[in-house]
Amino acid sequence: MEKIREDLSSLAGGECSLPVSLEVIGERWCFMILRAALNGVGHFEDFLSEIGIARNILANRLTRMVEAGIMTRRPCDHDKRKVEYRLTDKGQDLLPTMIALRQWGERWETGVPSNPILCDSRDRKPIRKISMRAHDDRVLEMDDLCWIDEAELKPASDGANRDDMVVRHLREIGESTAA
Amino acid sequence: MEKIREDLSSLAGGECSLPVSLEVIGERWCFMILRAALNGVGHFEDFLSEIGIARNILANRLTRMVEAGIMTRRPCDHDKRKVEYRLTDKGQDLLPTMIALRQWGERWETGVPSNPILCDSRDRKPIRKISMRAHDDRVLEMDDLCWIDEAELKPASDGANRDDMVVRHLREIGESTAA
DNA sequence: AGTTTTTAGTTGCAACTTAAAACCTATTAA
DNA sequence: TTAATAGGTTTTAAGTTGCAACTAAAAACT
Repeated sequence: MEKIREDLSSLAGGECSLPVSLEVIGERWCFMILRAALNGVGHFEDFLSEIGIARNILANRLTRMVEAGIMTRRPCDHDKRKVEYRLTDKGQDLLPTMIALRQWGERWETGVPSNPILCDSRDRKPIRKISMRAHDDRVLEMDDLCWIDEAELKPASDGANRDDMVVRHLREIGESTAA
Repeated sequence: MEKIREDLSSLAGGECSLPVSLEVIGERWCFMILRAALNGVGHFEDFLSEIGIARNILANRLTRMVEAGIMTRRPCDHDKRKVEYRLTDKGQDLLPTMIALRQWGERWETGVPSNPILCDSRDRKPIRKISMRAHDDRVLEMDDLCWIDEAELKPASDGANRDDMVVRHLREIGESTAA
């Protein structure tokens, strides 16, 4: 990677959302719960047997994830003992992160593709490796990247241009569920 | 998402690499250490002041990450008190996961793009949102996905075809650093 | 040379978190 | 009406975290 920045201080500050993300989803078991939920698990006892987690911890995590807006909790109509946990859009939007982490494990830990294989339901072919893309969809490696300050994102001294790019970036960030 | 599978049992088994990944990189602070390392931090005291982590925990995590092959540890030549921690290729390959998590936080937690913004150094424009791609690069949403058993990946009864696709998938998974 | 400072740790201890098992309460099924 | 199920809570032991103080080796200062 190109020399990124001499001044690292702004990374420590509140500018980066990684610490915030980790606070919500970085706890032990959260990703496992998420994976089960993505696979259609929705009831307490099913999470319990699917993942090897303790009852009290599961109860605690589900409560927190509901509080964080990642899941919803709804008592079932037909059987009022049961509760249905479902992923919100916010929760579903963690799928790329989860897949990226899983693919990393395939490459560097297990060495084999996880089975079953995640596929495009249109042509039933495996999805590609999750990667970073340039604006024009070129795949980017680490050395192709640099960090640029938001204020500096205007290439010339053209104010409108900078705003365009920031706005565009914001739209990009928010495009996941809207399709 | 299309109904994925009725039989969830194989998820619990050793087939999915997510639990393995989490064992290596899922502990508290690991991603923060990784982020610092990606930004060029390489010395113990710098990690310490960059992240708000305790000395003993940092020492523990760095040891584990070195053991896991995510980082290397090398005493410096010019000042033998100092130690240089560097990311391996395996460590660098966690970048897409980290970026995906950060983008999720931007969208759902902070609501604003993190500053500085990660850009393509060729055209200095922000990178795209990390997303899942079909084989032909179409962006896939959750509903476009399905899990298919490896054995089932041959669409017709053509053995060579199936092998092609698995091999291709393996190549995909391993294409990150090799470019 | 001797003292101080810097770097990268280790150790000890209190506070907190996790895990396993037993318990509880409201429903539903037999 | 008794038993079983679902989704928790409580209790207690074991493990982890975080802070502060300590150490050891190398470098810098006087």
